[in-house]
Amino acid sequence: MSKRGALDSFFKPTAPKKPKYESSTEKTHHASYPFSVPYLPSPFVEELGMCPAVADGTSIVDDPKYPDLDVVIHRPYIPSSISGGIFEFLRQELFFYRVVYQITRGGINATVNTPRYTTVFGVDETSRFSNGRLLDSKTNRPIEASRYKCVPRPLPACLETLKQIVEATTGETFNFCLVNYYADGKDSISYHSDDERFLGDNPAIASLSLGAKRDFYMKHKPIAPSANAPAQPEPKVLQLSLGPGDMVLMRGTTQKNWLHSIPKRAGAANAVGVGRINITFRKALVKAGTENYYQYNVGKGEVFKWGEKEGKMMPWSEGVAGTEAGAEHLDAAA
DNA sequence: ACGGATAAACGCT
DNA sequence: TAGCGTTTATCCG
Repeated sequence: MSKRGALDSFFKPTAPKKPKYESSTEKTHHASYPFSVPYLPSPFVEELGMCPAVADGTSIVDDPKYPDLDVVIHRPYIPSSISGGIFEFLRQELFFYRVVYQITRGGINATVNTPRYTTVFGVDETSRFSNGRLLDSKTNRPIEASRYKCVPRPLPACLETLKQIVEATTGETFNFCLVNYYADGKDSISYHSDDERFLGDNPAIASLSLGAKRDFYMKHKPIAPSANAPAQPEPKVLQLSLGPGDMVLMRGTTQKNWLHSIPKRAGAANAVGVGRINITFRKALVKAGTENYYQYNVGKGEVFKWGEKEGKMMPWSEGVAGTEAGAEHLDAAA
């Protein structure tokens, strides 16, 4: 029991707030986290047990209209009864970053402001977490201190839960979880491939969408004109609209041959406050993957946390009150 | 892999 | 449906 006296109790404004979702009191703590992260509420976990199998998704593979593409699309994957609640939960409970970094383009330095909020958890295959400590995957001994310049973070239990569900569905295994928050239609990611060497040759990447619906475009990489077959027409763009609970599994030769993007969008449907969370699971094979992901998804910048009152991501710092302000409608089963 | 410039496409009246 | 403001796609530094 608390040591609170009568006076304190008297001045305490009101009875305890009603929780927005039945949150467990259990949280994942780790020295690398700015604050601890609650477990996924158990009603969500139970419902997630009934997610579809890969076979239930729509496959696009060996399709002459989309050469070299290999994707499976589930619309939705997470049932609509809980996708809204899981979105609210993650937006509220995770910490995010707005990474700024320097690149050299055309010989000159440029500053890039990542146009979305990001956060990342995981470590490549050369290491694994055991009770929050990093061990060498082969020897099971603690890793040497010099192994990483960054500080790898274990997945919090709530994301570990989602990872396990997605692994069971896809038959893949993952060791990284990247989370993006697109606050509105101005947040985006331009065309790119997840074709880094550290993911291996034909990486499988599972991508979960939560919250606002956004366009997701995929287009074939430019086909190099060769001597005997000049100027091929590019295959047409595959335009998907990803809504809450949808999942896209990209695998095989997809990353080698295709680009994907979440383009900027104007209009009321993408107004401020209409946020989307994207969670991708992937497997980094070597150290370079760990360094890369922490550099570009955590960086050195300030921490952001969802401000319920403000309705947007707010700078967070240790000991600053106000981040507990509660929403009411979180078990919004719709 | 960003964002400003620009041209093309869209969509409302 | 021409006209025009808005949105989108592409180029490029």
